Amino acid sequence: MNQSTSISGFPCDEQMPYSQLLDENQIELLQRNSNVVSYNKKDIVFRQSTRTSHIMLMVSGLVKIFKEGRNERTVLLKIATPGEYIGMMSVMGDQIHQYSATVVENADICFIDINAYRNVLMENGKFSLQLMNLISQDGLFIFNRLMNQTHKQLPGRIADVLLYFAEQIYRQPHFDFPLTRRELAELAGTTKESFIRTLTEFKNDKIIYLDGSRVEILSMDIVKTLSELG
Amino acid sequence: MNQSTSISGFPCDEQMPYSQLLDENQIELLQRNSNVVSYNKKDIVFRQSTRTSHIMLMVSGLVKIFKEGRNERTVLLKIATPGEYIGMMSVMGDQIHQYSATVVENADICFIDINAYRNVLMENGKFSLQLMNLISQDGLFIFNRLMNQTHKQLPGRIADVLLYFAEQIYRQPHFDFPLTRRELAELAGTTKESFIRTLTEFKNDKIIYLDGSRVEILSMDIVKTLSELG
DNA sequence: TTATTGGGATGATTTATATCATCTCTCTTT
DNA sequence: AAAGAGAGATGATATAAATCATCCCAATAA
Repeated sequence: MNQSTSISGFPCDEQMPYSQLLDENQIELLQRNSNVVSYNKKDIVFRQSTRTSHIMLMVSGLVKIFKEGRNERTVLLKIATPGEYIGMMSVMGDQIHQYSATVVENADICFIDINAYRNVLMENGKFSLQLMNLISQDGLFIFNRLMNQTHKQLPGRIADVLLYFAEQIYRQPHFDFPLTRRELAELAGTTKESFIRTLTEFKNDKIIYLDGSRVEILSMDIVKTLSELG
Repeated sequence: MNQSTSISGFPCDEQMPYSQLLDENQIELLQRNSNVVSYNKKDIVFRQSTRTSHIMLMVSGLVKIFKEGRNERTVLLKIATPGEYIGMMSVMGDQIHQYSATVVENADICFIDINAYRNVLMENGKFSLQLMNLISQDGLFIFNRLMNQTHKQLPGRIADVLLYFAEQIYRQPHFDFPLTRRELAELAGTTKESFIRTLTEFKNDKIIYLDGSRVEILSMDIVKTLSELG
């Protein structure tokens, strides 16, 4: 499927959250049952409606998680960053991927056999509880993003996207959008045209500096206010 | 807070999912640390932004779970039925309730001390895995509902609400709405007026029979088609 | 080299749905 | 019994944002 992938035996517990709670045997079991796969930009990691058989953990790069709708509509749910599990809710839920994932920036992803991982969860209660916490947090996060998409109007939604990159992804007020305008619009729950228009307004109002994919948030206060007012 | 509550030592493992995976000691531990509280219609079970200290399990009745927005906007996420945990994602997530819950139909709710419950999770891997599955399923469910609210237009959203009651809550094509039109609108992600209008259209088109809160789905096929077409 | 395709950008137009305004009817409340 | 108060219903109007239509520009293909 992904001709550009390469496989190695590279261990991936460095990026695994709470791996310090695992004992030697558990780490070894996971290592024997996992492998890192390298993906190139635009590669598909998994498609919605396919079965899951592995836990996937981001080691490096960026991956976009999105839902494909019937009428060409796609909704971009989140950008996964290193140290994040992707598709965890589906693996733990009904074993069918509820969304798709493709690579935004060349990524290494650790694939862990679901049964090995399950065994570790079964015998390590602390680790298990922490994972539950992670799943819940992730659920609440996506849930909030969707709430915003549904119940804010455009300026608020665009502000949310700016804050998302500035605070969650890059952790600084200036960055380059790693996505096209169309994808950004999907992240904001709107159309390409409306996204561009609103962003241009922000630029004209000197709320942001904007040149191509380069963005600098000039007034974080205003962006936050816009986000809060909806 | 709820003057109408009454407390008893009633056990609640009958309604608890996967309680058959628990051993005697675990059941006893949970029983010693839980109690059933009875609520009347309109009682508040918990408010968004408050801290959680207990696992809550629906024993009987109906409870609505909703998010309160700044500008008076509230979004109704789901109706919880017996056998369901409520607020689980928040308890397992950041310990702060992310939404509010009030009683729709007189309800008994089992409160279980979070630490006792955690202990059971820690020592019972199978139970723990099943709970993870439940949390994930619940996440995916709310997630799908919100997706529908965001990315379908009115007829599809109203059809979703009809299907929700017919399939998930009452499991039959005729039922009485347990909510006001305003609340139903919040469940569909629209306004009271738009909800009423669309529902009236369904009635005129003989898709449903409608009289006050009484509903009968006359053409399940059409309702499903409307839901799917969005 | 010249076409072709896709992203970005803007203006004009349309449309779905929210908002506003009433009106009735049924409960409470006093 | 009178008077609110809230739910349901429906028409008129407003509006945010989608859609449609171009145009430019850069990258890729022929």
